[in-house]
Amino acid sequence: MQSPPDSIVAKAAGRPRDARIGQAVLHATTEILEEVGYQRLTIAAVASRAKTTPPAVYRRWPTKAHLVHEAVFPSTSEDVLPHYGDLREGLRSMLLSGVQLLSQPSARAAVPGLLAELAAAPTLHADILSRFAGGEWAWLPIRISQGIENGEVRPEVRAATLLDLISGSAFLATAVGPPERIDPQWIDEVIDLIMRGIAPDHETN
Amino acid sequence: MQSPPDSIVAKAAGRPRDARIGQAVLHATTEILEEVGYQRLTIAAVASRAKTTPPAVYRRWPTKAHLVHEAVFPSTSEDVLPHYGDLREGLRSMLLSGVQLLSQPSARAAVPGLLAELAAAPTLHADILSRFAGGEWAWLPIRISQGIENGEVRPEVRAATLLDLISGSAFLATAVGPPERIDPQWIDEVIDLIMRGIAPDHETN
Amino acid sequence: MQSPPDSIVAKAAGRPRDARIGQAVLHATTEILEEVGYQRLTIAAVASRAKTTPPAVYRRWPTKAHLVHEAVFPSTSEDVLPHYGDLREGLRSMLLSGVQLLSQPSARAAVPGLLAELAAAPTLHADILSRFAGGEWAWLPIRISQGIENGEVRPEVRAATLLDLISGSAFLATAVGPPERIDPQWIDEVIDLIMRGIAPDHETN
Amino acid sequence: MQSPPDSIVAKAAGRPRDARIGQAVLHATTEILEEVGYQRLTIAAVASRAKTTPPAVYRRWPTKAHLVHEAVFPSTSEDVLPHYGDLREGLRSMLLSGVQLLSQPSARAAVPGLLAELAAAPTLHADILSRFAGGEWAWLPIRISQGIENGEVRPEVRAATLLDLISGSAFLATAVGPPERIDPQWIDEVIDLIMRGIAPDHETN
DNA sequence: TGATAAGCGAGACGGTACGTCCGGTCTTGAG
DNA sequence: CTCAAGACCGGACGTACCGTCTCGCTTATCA
Repeated sequence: MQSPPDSIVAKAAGRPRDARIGQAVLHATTEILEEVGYQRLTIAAVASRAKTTPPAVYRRWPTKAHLVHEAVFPSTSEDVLPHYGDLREGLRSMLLSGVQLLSQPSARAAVPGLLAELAAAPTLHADILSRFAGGEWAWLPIRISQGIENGEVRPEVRAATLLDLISGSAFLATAVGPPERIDPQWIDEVIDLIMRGIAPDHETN
Repeated sequence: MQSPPDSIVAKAAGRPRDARIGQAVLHATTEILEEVGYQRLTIAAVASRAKTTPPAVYRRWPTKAHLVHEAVFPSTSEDVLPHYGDLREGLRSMLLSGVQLLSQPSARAAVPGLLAELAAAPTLHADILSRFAGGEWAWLPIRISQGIENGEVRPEVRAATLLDLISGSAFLATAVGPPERIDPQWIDEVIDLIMRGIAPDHETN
Repeated sequence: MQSPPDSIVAKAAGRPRDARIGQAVLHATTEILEEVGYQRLTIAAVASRAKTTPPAVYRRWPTKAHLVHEAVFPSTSEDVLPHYGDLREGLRSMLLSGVQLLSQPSARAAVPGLLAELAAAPTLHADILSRFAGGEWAWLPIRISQGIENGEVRPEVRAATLLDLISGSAFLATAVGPPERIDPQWIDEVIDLIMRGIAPDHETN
Repeated sequence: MQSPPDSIVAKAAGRPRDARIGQAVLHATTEILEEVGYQRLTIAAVASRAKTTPPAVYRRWPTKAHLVHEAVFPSTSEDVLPHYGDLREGLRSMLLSGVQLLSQPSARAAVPGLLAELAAAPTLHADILSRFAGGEWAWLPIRISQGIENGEVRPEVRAATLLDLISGSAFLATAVGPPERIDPQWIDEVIDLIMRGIAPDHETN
């Protein structure tokens, strides 16, 4: 997250970091998150569980929020290449991946806390939000304007509003209530409703 | 919120509470909330601003979350009588009131924090969620089944899913990004999309 | 201590005080004093032990100090008539009665506390100090000037200084160290020293 | 007062204490003592005046009594080497230094309170009493037995009793009544009386 | 005889002060 | 420059308890 040790040029004087510590800390973080939640998670507890010390953690992540964020949403950058194909399938994939991401136990524990910190210190904004739906947020506006051109989508539809609906419902559905609520039927229903909502008149998807 | 002790019979032994303290505390709470946010709000600071002391606050609200909740969402119970009339207008009113409620500065500051506490200590669940959209949450399923009967709504539409979409987008739109994003056009757009989404085939609203 | 109900004139409208409460409170006070000391004695504890309530106590004594003072040094006004006879016997009697008064367990527990309150709020000064050695404080200056006249005492001796020595040693001897330290021999020794100290030159008592 | 931990060898792991905090706290303590007295002095107030916090104070002194004691009677250990010379001058110096020590405003404010705590929790006994007259308490018995040998002092005189008289009068004179009472004449008078009191018969000092 | 006034027990309130937890930082000594 | 150990600083906490107040009742005196 910080000081990606520019492996090419400088030699990073002094003792190199023990890579196992970073791994152990991230692992300990998700564990503790699921056990006690975001608020009660402390750096000291994480360090202790990872068999290291707080300063070693602070050297790697400046903030509890940064640590939790990386632990829960690793920068896998496995950003599935956005498919420019079928609109319905694209939207479904967006919603599904969002819901899956937010449904993991550690994410359920972390997201409200992260959101709260984000509200108080908007510095994290960029870092955190940028990954929330991976590269698919970039795909959406492109595909929508495409759809408007070829008559799949009403011209009035704005991608940003659509994103609010999709992300908002994904967030709400995972954040409140039991996770069982979210099943394939729920996904189908939402996508169906949205597809009908954005379709031009006299056309039935 | 607590101890309106059967106002008819018993007389509540002991010195009665100074009603002005409760008022002052609630007022101070919203002020401080807007100034420093949920996380940095402390009971001591609230008490001090209200010219009283922490114990007086703790006597009234067991938790910072309870205090903030009551300060931001007072139990006005001015639950506007849900109108059983026009569906579009009903939905718009729901969304609008939700957005307005969540757009107040104090609510913007409070909601993520409350949500985080709620995730960690689900005791508040009932208390807090129950009021989020007032009596309108009760109105929705009734009106939807009505709509299904008279052909306004597709039979597959479930009120719960609809609620996820409406609440979720309202929450997301107010929680992230600047409040200016939410304007009448945004409301119209969302309602339009939803109305089209729930309408039966071959019918254009 | 307060409101000596001027038994002659007014009849004190309203319900009269329950005399047993006052007694019980005083008794409870000395008990608790010996058990836990002045600082840890609370009005609530006293009231509870006396089977009554704090307000009933506060109605009688405005302050813990007043209560303790009256409990430990009752205004017996059994002020033994000061004898104007033998000087040595008079001084011995003064020292002895002082030491005995201050040696009671309750007094040992109370005096330092009272002294401390007295230092902080000199209002009690008059009330408390006035009784410390009963009427004998009045006797001393008279008997000393008498002694100077008849050659028992050096003319330079001032009664106030003598009082400092006698009271001071009595206080110190009882306040610090175990009570066993103070025995007849100690008394004799102090009196002997003082008698020699105040005697005129070339005279051996 | 505590933990000057074997200043020779070990280096005390962990972050060292900020020495300025200790100084500032002691200074604030004497100030507040003179302003409001012992009882109303609060650790929190001291900490605040010293621009630090209660925990920092509690780390250094376990009790208000310990703190006040060190603030008022610093362990200067400037224990003036006891002079084995002139008896009268030695006693005068004892009395004078005691009176001066106890006459400082902060000492006048502190002593009764300390005494009261000491009565309730005799743990402090050793700590506090030990310094009350510095090394001179050790000098007295030695010099007295010397004096008995060389005929300056009656053989019956015990140093402990003498100490009661000297300390007791010093304490009483400073503790009650205005400080102006204690002037050189008072000192002379007391010393004169004591010197005559301990002298052998037929000898005039 | 009824009105007045004060004392009483019960119990909660308002507020001071407390002592502690703990989050994040810093120092030391070694690698 | 990193690591581990460990103490320190200070923000915030939640509570114990003190003295007060309110209540409803009781007990005397006074009109």
